[in-house]
Amino acid sequence: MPSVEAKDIFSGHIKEKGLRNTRQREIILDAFLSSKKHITVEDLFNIVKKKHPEIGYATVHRNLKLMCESGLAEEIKIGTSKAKYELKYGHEHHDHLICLNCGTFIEVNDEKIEKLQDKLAEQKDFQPVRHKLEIFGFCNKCR
Amino acid sequence: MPSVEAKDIFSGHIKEKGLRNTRQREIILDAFLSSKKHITVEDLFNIVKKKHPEIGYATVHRNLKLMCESGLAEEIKIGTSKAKYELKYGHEHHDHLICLNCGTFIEVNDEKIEKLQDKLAEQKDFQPVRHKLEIFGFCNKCR
DNA sequence: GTAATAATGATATGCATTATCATTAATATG
DNA sequence: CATATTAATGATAATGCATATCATTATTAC
Ligand SMILES: [Mn+2]
Ligand SMILES: [Mn+2]
Ligand SMILES: [Zn+2]
Ligand SMILES: [Zn+2]
Repeated sequence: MPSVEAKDIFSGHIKEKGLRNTRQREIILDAFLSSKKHITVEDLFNIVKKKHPEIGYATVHRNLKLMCESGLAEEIKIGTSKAKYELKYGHEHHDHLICLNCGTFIEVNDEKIEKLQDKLAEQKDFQPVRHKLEIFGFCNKCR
Repeated sequence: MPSVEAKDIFSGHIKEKGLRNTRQREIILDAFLSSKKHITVEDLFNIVKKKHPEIGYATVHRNLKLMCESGLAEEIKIGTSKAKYELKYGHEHHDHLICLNCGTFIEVNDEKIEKLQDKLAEQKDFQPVRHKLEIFGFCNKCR
């Protein structure tokens, strides 16, 4: 059951920007909120298509972008692979360990590393806004 | 003057793989070694083209890939922008602070962060191979 | 209900990267 | 040196993904 708050984040953003609510938005939003993590546009499109074959790829794409804009979702790009989207709202910031063999994502967060990053930036007279830490290697199954 | 050692890294790799030395390789290699950091295929192609208009884009691309394979160069991909290449041989591992306004790269390295990353991976029963840390924000000029 | 205009869906375009292929050229061998 | 082998080249095509276009449809304000 998709969280009401999460949906409010999105509809709030829609309202603020003077955009409109549509049947498709609702369907795509619900599908995203019910989906597993790290979903691609194509993944979500295929899920939506099952019950709603009339909804187009472009609309799924546009609405995922809009979800990111609203702060509800976040886009993840690893190397050259296609963009993945995950729920941001209600999820703490985290980084990823990525298995070079099976592609598994492990979500991690280390407060010390985060602090040291800020310190490092400060040393370089640099104002940090966001960061991306990806550690590539082999998970326990693929060792 | 390009470093002889750096050139040996490349020619050693060529030899090992049973590949051939060509005029184009030599020209492209020299141009890369003389160039500034964080160069794109197109950048290097344009430099090469000035004196050697007969050399094609694909050849520059292929040879940059080959330089990466040999360990001489490294490919850097930030978001969706085109791949950049930097000299790896003779340069310590480092990460990047990237200005959201002017695109400046600041190279940084923090031994503590590096150690903590390994520790973090170990905690997750993950065998780290390489990592990428990018901190986005504003440099002192763009603050 | 009507007007204004945002959203949609099908498709086209953009753009970086990589693949294809006929031709050229580097290396090995006699 | 002549010749055979095959890697490399250069022009161009194909690929893959993200985004733009545009005619049509649907939402919202009045
Ligand atoms: Mn982090
Ligand atoms: Mn590092
Ligand atoms: Zn794995
Ligand atoms: Zn800057």
